[in-house]
Amino acid sequence: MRVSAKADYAVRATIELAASDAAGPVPAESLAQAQQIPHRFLEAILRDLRREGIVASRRGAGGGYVLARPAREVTVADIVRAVDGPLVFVRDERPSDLDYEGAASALLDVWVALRVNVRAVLEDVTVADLARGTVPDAVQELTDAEGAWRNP
Amino acid sequence: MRVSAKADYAVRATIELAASDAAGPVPAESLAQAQQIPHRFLEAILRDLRREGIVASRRGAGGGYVLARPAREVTVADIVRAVDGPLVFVRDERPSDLDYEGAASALLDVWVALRVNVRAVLEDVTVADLARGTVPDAVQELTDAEGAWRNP
DNA sequence: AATGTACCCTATCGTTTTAGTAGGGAATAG
DNA sequence: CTATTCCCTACTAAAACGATAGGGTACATT
Repeated sequence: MRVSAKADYAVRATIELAASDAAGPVPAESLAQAQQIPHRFLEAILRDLRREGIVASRRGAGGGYVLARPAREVTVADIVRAVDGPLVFVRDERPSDLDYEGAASALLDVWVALRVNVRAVLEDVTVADLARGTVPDAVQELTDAEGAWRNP
Repeated sequence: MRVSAKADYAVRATIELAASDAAGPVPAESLAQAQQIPHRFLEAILRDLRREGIVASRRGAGGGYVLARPAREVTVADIVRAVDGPLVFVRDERPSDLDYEGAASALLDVWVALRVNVRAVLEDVTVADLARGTVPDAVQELTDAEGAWRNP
């Protein structure tokens, strides 16, 4: 259950975009420096985000990237899906495409429930929240839970 | 956010073990056939489970594997951790080891909340539940939610 | 003691994914 | 016309993934 560097970078760059107070587009290079992301790698990521309609770009001098929709309408889930595909998959299949035999049949419910709970977090948090430095109350409550920050 | 084949196989084999009505140990070969898992690969997985104290083994004729603790004390999270390490990690680090700068600082809360919600499912379901063909009520409620089985 | 069963350990292997890098082309502002 | 900035394709090194192979070790039965 790993979150890839690509997904992490993509979210950070998008937050940076949303938080930017520049009137016009922000160049990839600025985003890269602000978030310590390799510049060329970030450009590849931004291209994915553009294909998915999350950012828009403008070329040439004074060009760069802007959000393609209001920050409050872009969720972390949207970004992760844009760069990494489905949020949760088991052996390269979506949970609901799986098919278990014999004693393991109830396992399907576990993976589906897992996906529900993953969505509950990632689809609830928007880039507007993060740019403001907050998360929705429901998510905040999760991080306040006993042991949330404990490691193993 | 992928669940590896290894983790999936490990859980299925453990369920099969718990559901087995054999008095003694069950050979890896039987588990492999029951769940359609490549035999040699499964042996490697069972070795991981043994190292983590989830199963115990006996060699020789009449040998095989048994659960090392009662099925109700083995969670899916235990099994996934035994074969794949930490449940959730971001760029090879545990969420609570991350450190974000600037505008992205609230992102840390997102990954921590994600982990809380992943744990809520995987630490709640035991092998005893699954062998019986059920999941705990709290997990069942998640799978009953609107859209839980819908794909994208 | 011999035999067959079954786990145990190390190594290897082909493919895919991950995390980047490189080169050069195309648009745009000034 | 020139500097800037995005755009597209290709490439690569290293790791992870999903296994497989060979040979060793323990145990029960005969």
